[in-house]
Amino acid sequence: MPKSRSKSPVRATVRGIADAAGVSIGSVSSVLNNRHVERRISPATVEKIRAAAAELGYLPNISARRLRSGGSSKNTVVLALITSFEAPIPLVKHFIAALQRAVAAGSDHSFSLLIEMFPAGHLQEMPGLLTGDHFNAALIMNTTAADDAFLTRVHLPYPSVLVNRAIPGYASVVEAVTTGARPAEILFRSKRQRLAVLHGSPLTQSTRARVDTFMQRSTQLTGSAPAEIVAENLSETAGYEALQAFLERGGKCDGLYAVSDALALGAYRAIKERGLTIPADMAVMGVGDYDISPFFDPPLSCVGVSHRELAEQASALLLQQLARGAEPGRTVAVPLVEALRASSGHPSG
Amino acid sequence: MPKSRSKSPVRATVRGIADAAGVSIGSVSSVLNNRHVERRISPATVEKIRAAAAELGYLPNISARRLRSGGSSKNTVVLALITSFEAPIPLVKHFIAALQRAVAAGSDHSFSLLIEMFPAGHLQEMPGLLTGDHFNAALIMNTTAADDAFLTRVHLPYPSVLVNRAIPGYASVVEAVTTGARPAEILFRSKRQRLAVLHGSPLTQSTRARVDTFMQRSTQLTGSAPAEIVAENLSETAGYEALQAFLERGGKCDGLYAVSDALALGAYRAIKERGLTIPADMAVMGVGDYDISPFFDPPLSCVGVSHRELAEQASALLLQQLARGAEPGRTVAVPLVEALRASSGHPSG
DNA sequence: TATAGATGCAAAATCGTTTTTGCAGCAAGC
DNA sequence: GCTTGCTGCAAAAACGATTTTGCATCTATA
Repeated sequence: MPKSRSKSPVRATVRGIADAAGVSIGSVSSVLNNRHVERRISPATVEKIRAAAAELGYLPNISARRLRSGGSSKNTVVLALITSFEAPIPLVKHFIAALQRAVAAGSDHSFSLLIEMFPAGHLQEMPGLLTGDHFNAALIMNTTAADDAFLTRVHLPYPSVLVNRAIPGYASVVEAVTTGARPAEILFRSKRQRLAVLHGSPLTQSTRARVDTFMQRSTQLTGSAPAEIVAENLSETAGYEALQAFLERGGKCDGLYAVSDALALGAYRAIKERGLTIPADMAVMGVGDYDISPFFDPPLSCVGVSHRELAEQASALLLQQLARGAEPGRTVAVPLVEALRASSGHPSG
Repeated sequence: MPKSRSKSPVRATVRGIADAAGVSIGSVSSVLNNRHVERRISPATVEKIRAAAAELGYLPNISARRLRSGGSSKNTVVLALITSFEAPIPLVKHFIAALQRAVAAGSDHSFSLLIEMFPAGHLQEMPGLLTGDHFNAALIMNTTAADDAFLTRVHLPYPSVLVNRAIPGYASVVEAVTTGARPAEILFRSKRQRLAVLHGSPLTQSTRARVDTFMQRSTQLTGSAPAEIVAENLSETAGYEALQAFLERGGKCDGLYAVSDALALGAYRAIKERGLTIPADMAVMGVGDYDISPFFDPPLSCVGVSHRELAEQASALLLQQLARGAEPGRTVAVPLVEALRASSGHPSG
């Protein structure tokens, strides 16, 4: 008689199946892994076990499996990429790729990459975040102000790196804080006087910095504050609608700074539909180094960090922390790159 | 005296630390989790343990942790998104989002999402793929022909769904196989006679189907085979260079079908630089439902599956398999959607 | 009719961790 | 001098799975 423990609700574990079928857990495991031939389990028993497993809807516990038959993957380090659902798409992809590259290059451990997404503002409800039960280290991005406030209060019991957020006690990788100043200078140098900034809502720490520094520097240079055009979110459509509304209500502007490329693309359409020409009537500056910027018509001038660089640095920082143990909250600033193209009146390239 | 087992290389586990510090594993665990106050560990012992842990470079084994202190996350089902590094960006993001949505809607389990990337053609080297050690179910996408051949030979011991690949024995979600026929018809109906198709290299199962059906239908309609323009990969730049080369060597074409939106965007630039007008001189058709297509100048006409729909269906199919146990390789075809815009001479919308 | 081998399965060991329990040793109070 | 209570830690139990070991029972051979 196999030893059984009668728990009232039979759970879908090997023990549950074993109890249901009246056999031992060893036999169940053998059958479930199709080892029943070499383990000499009789056809009748195989059938009983299969029936019980199907009946209970058995799903193996991956943690238990890895723990036991880990082999080389026993030392597996779990890296998490934590981001809100609202994340800009290309960034996430860069980070996945960068982590995988860094990991492939490194070390004696094997790594696996976990994606955890949370609704913006609800980071604190993420299971395992505070206990460290789910991963060995985390890259955290696209947090809202509420999430940042939460992170300020707590201490994460594992290495972590924030992307584009500076919070005391955390290591982070950020774009230069004056990202907005350069576009102001570039637009001013190409003789624009009535500047405007187009951004989404709500503002994150880093887009707020872009907007603020753009406003400051613009005011310094032109003597008057730029118009602030607020889109509903970060999509092309939102950018289109916001700029269309601005132009329709008589807004004037000959130099536009859009804080994301999707917003810029939407703005292009509104500008052209209005019969205006880029850059003659309105120069446009964007952010970042998206693949598609050079293919805008006309090609979009950008100032921003290289996403690839940002991702590389963040991954490297994370793996360093993992290797050397906790390094005190180090902040790495990723330098800006400029690509001046036709949209700001420069020779296209 | 704490019980110790002398293994020659002291591994970085609680036992290793315990041996190194001359204490029991329970004490080590308490200190590592900052429970030493309530567990009444003396400061001297705490220090010894911390030193040993730092010395050994301890990293907790996540599987063991989850197994032990699983609580609500004990029943966690691990879903894997398996894709080659070369995957189109937006698709990956759609799948992540769709899985998360499906999971949030569902059931008594909690899920976690694992991303596994493999170099194109090397799927078979992925650890855990054949043993089922790493996940409970998998969504597999962006495989090459070599990967498909491998999948044909093996049987995966867990539910899985292929995206845009039909392989006997597997459940899959695919776009309609005649995706290429519609663009041919649309171009022909807008009076184009010299058609061409622009695609990347190497061809996957689904892009091959697009190209083939486009060629067939075009030949039927126009009486001659379309030109085949091959780009080096799927990037904007590759599309630009390929089309530029085609035009420079005197290639003629008044109706172009580009099998990805990035290729189409690159093609736009080559066409415009050549002094040609879209759609007057050359009509252009793209694939899919990328957010940016309506914002091309002129807006790009597309025929393809909705990525969101594709992702939804695949996630749903996967979770169904998980719930109901193995359903025989069911293939779901996702219907085509058409967005006819100015690039094919239709009124923009 | 002993005996050797095959058959079918239960029991135990193990993976790395956390938590609970138990138990010495010591100080304080009567 | 004897209980009482605290301190500090070791030992054991548990999480869910896989693999190894061992032991009855049957079958075939001499």
